[in-house]
Amino acid sequence: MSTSQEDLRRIALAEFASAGYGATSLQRIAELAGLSKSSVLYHYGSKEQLLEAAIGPAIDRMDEILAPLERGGLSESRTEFLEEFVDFLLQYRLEVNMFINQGPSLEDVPVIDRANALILRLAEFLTANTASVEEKMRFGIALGGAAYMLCTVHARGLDAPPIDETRAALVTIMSELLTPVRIP
Amino acid sequence: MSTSQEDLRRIALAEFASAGYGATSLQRIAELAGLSKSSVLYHYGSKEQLLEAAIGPAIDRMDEILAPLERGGLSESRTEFLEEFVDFLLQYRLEVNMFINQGPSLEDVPVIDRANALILRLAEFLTANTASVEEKMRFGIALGGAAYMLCTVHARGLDAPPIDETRAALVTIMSELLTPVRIP
DNA sequence: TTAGTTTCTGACCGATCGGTCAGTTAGCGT
DNA sequence: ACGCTAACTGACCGATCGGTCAGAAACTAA
Repeated sequence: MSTSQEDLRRIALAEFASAGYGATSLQRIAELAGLSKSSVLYHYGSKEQLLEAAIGPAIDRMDEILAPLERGGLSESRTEFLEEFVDFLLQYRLEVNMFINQGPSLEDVPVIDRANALILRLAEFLTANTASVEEKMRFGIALGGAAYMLCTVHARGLDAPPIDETRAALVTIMSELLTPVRIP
Repeated sequence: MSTSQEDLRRIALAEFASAGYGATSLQRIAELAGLSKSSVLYHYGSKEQLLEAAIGPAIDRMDEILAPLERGGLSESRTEFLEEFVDFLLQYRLEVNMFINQGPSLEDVPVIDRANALILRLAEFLTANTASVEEKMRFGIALGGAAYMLCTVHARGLDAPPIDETRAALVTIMSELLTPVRIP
């Protein structure tokens, strides 16, 4: 269990997240790790397998956060969820951004399919679990992130609701957000 | 004023926004336009100049939306701003996403500097103009988008507040969002 | 020391990248 | 018909991409 494996994973994750998968070369990862490109491939076999090793744990983590909430709705632990959500975005430095900005060559990579499916689940979940105006307000910040992701999903051309419907939904939500709270 | 120039701009914008700048080849743009790679370069000179032509108008548009609000604060036209904001995100298909996911080769391109500066301005403006809890709620969705962008800016390693401060600010905002409104 | 295994590397491969250039095609005024 | 110009193309360039492979270097066990 040399440190090289773990260092490589960490370095690759940071680079993929910041510059994107297609824009990050194995040569650059190797230089940052103080190794040769051949050594990187020796440890992980291919660039795709390195990607799998780099972002797989992040997807697992988001699954852990999201799965129990989808089963039980949001009746409990709203605070914990949102804190965990933001922590996830910051801790993993939003490498979801990388999942989207993928090159044409990444269309059949399983881990990318998992990531895209997760983003859709997350956006739909956040949108579906804001019934009342008060809920919408409380989840405004999460909704904003979800809206951002939805837009990105649309830009990527993934399977998602028509853009007109998304726009209408966002405008409706925003209209309610802009209406001052009326306490009966 | 042949249609080729405008078609190329539109196609390039869509491809850059969906697949990212580094992952989009001139060959692919040429194929989508029904031209040869040489013709694309004949019209725009280089890939960078094509990028400039593709996203320049989008940056100008966001400047038009943001500039008057920065001068006059948010005392008026909150509704219009948020509607325009969402419209912008959807209309231009969030190609800001592309500004971030740039390769190392794009660090000195002026239009990219403009785009990055715009994202920072937008995030700071949205964060600064939510003083009260009610304001925070109303702008929750916009804040969410801003938070997402801030995270991405951090991931890109651009000049931004330390990530710990950003995290603390987000948690504070969320704590207030999660506190039910008390009407005195 | 010696043998065996793991780790690492440089040289090389085919493919593709952005970009250049000579030359062909097409459109238009005369 | 002609010539001029703008639009377009295929061939080619050096560089870099992900990936392969034979072999050197380093470490361990005896």
